Amino acid sequence: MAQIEGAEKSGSRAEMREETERAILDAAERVFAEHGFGGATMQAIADAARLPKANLHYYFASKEKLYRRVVERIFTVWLEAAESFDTESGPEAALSRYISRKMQVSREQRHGSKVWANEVMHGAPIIQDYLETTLRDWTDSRIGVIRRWIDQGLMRPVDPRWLMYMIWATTQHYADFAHQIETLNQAPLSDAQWQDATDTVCGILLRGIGIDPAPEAAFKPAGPAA
Amino acid sequence: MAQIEGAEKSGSRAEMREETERAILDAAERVFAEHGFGGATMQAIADAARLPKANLHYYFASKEKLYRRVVERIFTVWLEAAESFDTESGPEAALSRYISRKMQVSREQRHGSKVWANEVMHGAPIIQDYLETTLRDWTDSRIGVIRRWIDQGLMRPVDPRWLMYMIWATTQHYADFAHQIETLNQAPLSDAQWQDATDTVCGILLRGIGIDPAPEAAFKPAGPAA
DNA sequence: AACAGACCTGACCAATCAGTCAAGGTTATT
DNA sequence: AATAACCTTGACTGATTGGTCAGGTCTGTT
Repeated sequence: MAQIEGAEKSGSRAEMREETERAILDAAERVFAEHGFGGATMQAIADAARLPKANLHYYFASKEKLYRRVVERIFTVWLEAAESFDTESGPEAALSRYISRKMQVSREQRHGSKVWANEVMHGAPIIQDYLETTLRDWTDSRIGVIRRWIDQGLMRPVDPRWLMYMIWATTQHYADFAHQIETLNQAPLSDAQWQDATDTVCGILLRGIGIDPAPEAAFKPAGPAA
Repeated sequence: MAQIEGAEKSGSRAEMREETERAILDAAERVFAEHGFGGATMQAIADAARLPKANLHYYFASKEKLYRRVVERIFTVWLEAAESFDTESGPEAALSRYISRKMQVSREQRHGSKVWANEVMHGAPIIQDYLETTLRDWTDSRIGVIRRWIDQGLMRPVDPRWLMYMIWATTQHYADFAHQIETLNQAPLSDAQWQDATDTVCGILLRGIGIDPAPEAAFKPAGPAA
């Protein structure tokens, strides 16, 4: 009687399980982003996932464990979006590409960004360990890269931490404060507006650290790669 | 038997009422910032204000009304911090001073900033009207000022909105993500670090819009005014 | 076909929470 | 001193929530 929804056809047991878990995580991400951990109810998540509430507890033992999985998933995306940071050689290409990808994540993973922001804002009660290990290591490594650029005279000397925070803040703002931006804009941002915002952020940040960006500096999604 | 706490001595009825209300608002701000609207309980707020819960409901009819008052209070501070924005004549002085004040608010009103961020992130269910009226008007007016600066050739032409969002994002990040910053820093930021972060933000943003800042551009709290 | 194990779910708790209330205390006014 | 208005509070309540569970269904295996 169930199983009518178009989503899950058939597949191996393991595949279906994975699909259901992903559906629940997607639903949970939306609900947690909209209402916060305390404001979200398992019933609302169940409704969003089109499952009876008891079924949720079959896949995820508790609300907190479900939440943890959601936050962990975001965290991964969030770090991966930065991977291109150190595949480029100089600050101009590396930073403009990193910023562009983070802006893209803000546009496409709005809910995830919000859940992450929420978690950190409330003191990271669930994922504090991630902050102290993975994030710290990652950050230290990128700080080292920036420091080397400075030593090589490729950019103005600024404390790399403040620069990183500026990039994080500016790009994530477009996800976390999307509602405010859209209210002021009287509409969601268009493709052109996203591109313009990205170009402006890149331009200001690069010039701000003493790099006069080439016209094509702000990475465009479908541009020539190599 | 109550009234032992050092806070409220005696005063006129109206004075004491105001004092109690402020104490409740302060406590509510902390609790809402830490747990979000849904996660905060009236009992926790009452405890933080050192009052029995029933007393809260004597001063504030409902949790939602109390929350609204908290958000409104923040909103006011947040706009006032920007007032100096248009008391200066050129972009260099105006922006660097605005940024410095916003950084200061982030440091001193961390809880308030978080509550505001929370509210907007969840779609501004309580103060949507403020966004559409007061904030929009305020923003439009500042955008006009920036546009005039651009027309006068005082700064590089960038869409004023993206610039405003950059300033908001960067400065508020130090409040909303204070926990993350402090974790990475292994300690709260020192006075010197706050000053350095402020200088860096000012420097990058000003240079980013084509202004080579004078050494004293980043406004220092106790610096010579006129 | 028969069996086992995975999956599903309606109905049900115990706990928690926002909000109420009635009774008692305090202060200002006359 | 009497009165009225304001303030305080412990005890209570109805509603909601996270989580449980027994009994059912479906799927793959022998």
